[in-house]
Parts: sequence; structure tokens; C-alpha cells
Amino acid sequence: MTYTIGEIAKKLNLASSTLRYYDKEGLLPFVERSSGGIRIFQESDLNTLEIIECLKESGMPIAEIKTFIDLCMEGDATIEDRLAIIQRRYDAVLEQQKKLQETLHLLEYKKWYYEQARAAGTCAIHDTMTAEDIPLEFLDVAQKILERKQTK
Amino acid sequence: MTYTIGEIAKKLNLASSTLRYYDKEGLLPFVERSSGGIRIFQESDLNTLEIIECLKESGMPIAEIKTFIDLCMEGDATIEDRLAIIQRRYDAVLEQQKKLQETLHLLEYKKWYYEQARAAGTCAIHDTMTAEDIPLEFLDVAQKILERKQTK
DNA sequence: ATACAACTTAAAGTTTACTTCAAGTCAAGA
DNA sequence: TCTTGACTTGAAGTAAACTTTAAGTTGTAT
Repeated sequence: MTYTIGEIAKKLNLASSTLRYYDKEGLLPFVERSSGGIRIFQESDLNTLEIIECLKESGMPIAEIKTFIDLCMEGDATIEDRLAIIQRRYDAVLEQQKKLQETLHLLEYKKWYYEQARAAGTCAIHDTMTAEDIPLEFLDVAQKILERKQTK
Repeated sequence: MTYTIGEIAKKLNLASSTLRYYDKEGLLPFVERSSGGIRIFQESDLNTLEIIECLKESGMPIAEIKTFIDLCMEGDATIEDRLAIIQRRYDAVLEQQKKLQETLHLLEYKKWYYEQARAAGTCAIHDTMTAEDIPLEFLDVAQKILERKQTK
């Protein structure tokens, strides 16, 4: 079973032009061509496209993904290098998760903040609150904000 | 206590030019100026800068952050709108977390994949593996990859 | 045989978020 | 007062990842 660029684009929810761009950047050296020059994707190419997508999602720039793909094409001699790259990406994603968790925490606080403000009809309600009025999970954030407000 | 743009930049680990860019884009309407035109940041401005950072981390574009800041400057009449924006950002971050989790899972699989390949000296080891050789948490991914390899 | 949708390329254009540059001003210490 | 480092602006430049355009080719269906 083979696919055209348009079929693959639909499967991956990408534009065909994006796949051509990836090809031009050297990410798709494994893609075959028909005698007329049309790209022919194999079912198994989806595996490589999936890892390309995965590396992209991990925040890796196109040029570095190309380096990885080049190593893949070189065969078993590059297993160690590829492992090292995957390991670094893994660590990078853990970092991103940590950061997103902090972002989420502040958004959760702000959600609560505006829910309280909405109920009271004014943001000023927060100036009248004491520690007992603030949910435990937000005490750290609220405290930090309060300190900065009070510093004159 | 007040700060110059350079001091704030250091605190937030940003370039001064980035803060000036944010100001030009309308993200910092609350920042005061000296008689000579120098920006003067209040301690409390760090609170707003923190929420700007948070929205940025959540993937919100600069232009939309400006909209949020504008609403903040309008006062209590916009509490509902601000809550809606925060809620949508919260949902967006949950989505990102979900996607990152999938990315991490595939990277974990690939880590295992290359560790096995390294031990065997060849990636071909994976063609000889049966379900019992594959850790439970990778069975889904490995199965999908195998099916695509075998489809001719 | 012909139509036509989908493919091809190279090159130029777009978007976002900065960064750099040039020329000049401010303000704190010697 | 003078020096000097940090500030100011507007404008131009950069980087990454696409997207669009124009002109042409391929291949399938009638």
C-alpha cells in the first residue's frame, strides 16, 4: 500500500506544502518517487513521520531533526548517537512539563481569583481577604503577590 | 521601591529590548516614566509581568495578551471577560499537557528501543522480538509500528 | 484523446517574536 | 562640570517554520 503526498498530509493533518518543505529540508530522504517524479510514501514511512512529529512536538528544530534522520539512514553504527539524542529530548520534555505545571498552577489561581471577584462584583475583594479565605493550594502564590503589592 | 528596565529584565531573565518590545505592543500600559522619559517599574508591576509571562507560557500570542491587559486596565466591568480568557487558557494548557504526555511516551519507547538495539549491536533485534520481549507500557506503540512495517 | 485534479519546482511572501543598530538623552558619581 | 553606563526612540534586520504563487507535469477517468 502506497500513498501520495496529499493522502499522507490528510493522515497527519498537515498541509502538503509542509511535507514538501520537510522534504526540501532533508527530513524525508526515505521517500521514493515515481518515474514521473511524484512522491510515493510507503505505509512504513508513517513510522518515521511519526518520530519526526514527535521530535517536533518535543521542541526540536527542523535542522536538528534532519541530523537525527541522517543518523537513522546511516544504520547501526549510529545507534549510540541516536540514543543520546532521544535521551536529551526526553529530558527536555520533562522540563517543559515542569514549566507547564507551574503555568497551570498560576492559571488555576487566577481562575479562582476572578471567580471570587465576579461573586463580589469587584477585584477589591482580594484586598480584604485573610489567609483563611484563600484555598491552601493558592496560599504560596497569593502571598507572593500580596508582598509585592505592599512593598512601597 | 522602584526599578529600571534593566533591573526588571534581570529579575525576569529577559532582555531589556524584549520589555521595550512588549511596551511598544501595548503590554505594559501601567509602567510609569520619569520626567526624563525613563521607565519606572513598581514592585507591584512584577505581578502583572508574571501573569504576562504565564499567558505567554500558555501559548498565547502577544496581541491577545494585550487584549487581556487592556481588559485589566478597564476595571471591574471586565471581570467576566477576563475569567473567560483565563478559563480558555487553562483548557489550552491541559491540552498541551496531554500532547506532551503522548510525546513523552513515544520518546520513552524510543529510548527503550535504542537501548535494546545498543545491547544487541543492531536495530534488527526488534524484528526478532515477540510480544513477551516488549515491556507492557510499549506494547501499543510497538504493535502500531509493527503493523505499518508489515503492510505491503 | 482529452480533461482535470493533484502532483512538481523554485522563488517569493508571511507571521511571530524578538534583536540589533544608530543616534541621541539621562542621571549618578568623581 | 564632566564622564560614563544605562537609558530612550524608530527603523531595520533576523530566524524559524511555514505558505503562497506561478508555471508546468503527471496520471487517472471518461
